[in-house]
Amino acid sequence: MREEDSNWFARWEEELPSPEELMPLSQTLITPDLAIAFDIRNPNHQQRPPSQQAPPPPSAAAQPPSQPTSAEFAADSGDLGSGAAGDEPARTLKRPRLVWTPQLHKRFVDAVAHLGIKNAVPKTIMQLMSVDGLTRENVASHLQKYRLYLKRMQGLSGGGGGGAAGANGGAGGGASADPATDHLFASSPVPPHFLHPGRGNSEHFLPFVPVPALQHHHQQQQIVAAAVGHPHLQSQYHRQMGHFGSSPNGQFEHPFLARQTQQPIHRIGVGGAPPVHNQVPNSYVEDLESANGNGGNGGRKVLTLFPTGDD
DNA sequence: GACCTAATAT
DNA sequence: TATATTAGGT
Repeated sequence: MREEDSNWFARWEEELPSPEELMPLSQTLITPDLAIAFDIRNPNHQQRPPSQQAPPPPSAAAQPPSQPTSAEFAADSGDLGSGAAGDEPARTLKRPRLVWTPQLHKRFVDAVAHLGIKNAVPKTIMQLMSVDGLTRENVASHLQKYRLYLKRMQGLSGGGGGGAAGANGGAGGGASADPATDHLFASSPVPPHFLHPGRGNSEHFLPFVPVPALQHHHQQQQIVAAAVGHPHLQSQYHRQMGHFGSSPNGQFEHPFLARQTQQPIHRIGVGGAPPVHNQVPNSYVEDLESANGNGGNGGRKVLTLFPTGDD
């Protein structure tokens, strides 16, 4: 169905969050106070291409919440002070595991859809997603699982009706592939052509959408995806090409409002750092071993940056 | 080196 | 359980 395809193509970007909607995701994870308290430096100071002027340092005092300066990384588990990783905390540090929230996954799906299955390889996807801190491995791992999911979906898609857009919350239906396992994948609609790769004229409706062309606006935004050990080690390239288009229709709402955690962070007691009891933006939630599903869970620390709830 | 799949580890 | 990592191959 060409119509459907072009329809999809015409609408794909509508589903993308507009910059404004993206904002909550790109809010800095560390309040200025926190940053100061822990001597965390703004990644804006990273090395950048020679033609770029380093932006002025943020007035550490008061940052209007409406100005999503740049995304930051949250500090990692508590071994900041102890040389668990050795004196050279550098390269061998382990990042906290990434949590694929529905929002993040949606971005992933959008990227894959945008690229077309053909070009959707980890590296490309990663770049397209332009999520700060996201690694190729992260994407590769997720992609692997996602492919398996798609395969299963195809399998039970069967020849019949072909109504692939189930998208239900799991219980009840019974047509789900593996309801127990992939809630995440079910949270984002699977583009139609994902499921029907072969037949007919399937190849790429996206001849070549030069995404970078959208860079006109100097409005750069980053989304923090992962919590990384030592923020200042973050030498990620400064990725951008954040927003793809404008969408009058916001699917993104305010994912965080519901997640009000009055729990201030309680860790990282680095050398008598002042207890920052500031009103932390509810844009991130820290989940320390909140998964208690099974016994025998070692001290697993996970940073949940995006709401894990539905969207 | 990037990629893929499967298996295994955390 | 969800991710990460590794192995072995293209």
